[in-house]
Amino acid sequence: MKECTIKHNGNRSYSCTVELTLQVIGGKWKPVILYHLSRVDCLRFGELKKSMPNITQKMLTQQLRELEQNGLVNREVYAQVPPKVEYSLTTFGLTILPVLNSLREWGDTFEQRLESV
Amino acid sequence: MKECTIKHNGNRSYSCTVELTLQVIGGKWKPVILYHLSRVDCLRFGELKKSMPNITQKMLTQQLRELEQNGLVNREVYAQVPPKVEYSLTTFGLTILPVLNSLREWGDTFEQRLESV
DNA sequence: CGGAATCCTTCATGATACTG
DNA sequence: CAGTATCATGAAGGATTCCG
Repeated sequence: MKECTIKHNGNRSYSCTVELTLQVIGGKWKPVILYHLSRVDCLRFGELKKSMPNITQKMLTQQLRELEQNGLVNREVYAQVPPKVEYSLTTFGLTILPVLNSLREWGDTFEQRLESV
Repeated sequence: MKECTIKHNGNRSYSCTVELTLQVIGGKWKPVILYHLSRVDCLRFGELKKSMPNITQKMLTQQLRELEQNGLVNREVYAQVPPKVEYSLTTFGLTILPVLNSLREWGDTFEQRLESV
């Protein structure tokens, strides 16, 4: 048993790097966004929105901005009218996929336990 | 690109099992609780609380109850005065540890990126 | 089309006091 | 010692409107 020290990094604070990871990929939408981006080269904003019918425009924009700031997602703006913006995973963003798989596999097992009751 | 369907399981809803996992181990305290429980055979409530100086009694109780309901944590009450309650990981609870390690390792890498700026 | 801005609701978390 | 109960607060998420 040891005391927890709390690290501060910019405006972020966490007591272990597990929490740090959860801050980057956690929340209601980020895992799904990353999942969709992982299945294709890139997606336009509208395409991403269509594949997540329940997300609001505000949340999608906000979550994409955070993923971009953390270096997982690339945002490419085409200078044209009407606007066209494409999102894709960065090289670093690809490294989160095994982690998501790990989460998904455990979730599958847990789901089976739920349904076997 | 495919539409998301939303699954409902009891009072829980999720569009993929990644979210399901995050519902079980996410939040501000659960990863840390699981970490501490993984380092020893079992811990009394007070010991756990001492190792997490910033958690309130209410949150610790609440999070432990949820982990217990989801089958990750075992709660053993000794019929004595003053009360003694010991918490430990269940066999199923042990299966979450590789997932937490995966999260921690990625978090370590991400932390290095943060600090190399 | 892909946003930004504003306001509002809900939920997670916290502070405090009390108890068998 | 290991809780419960109650009230308060802040952050996350959502609805709506407007814009280049």
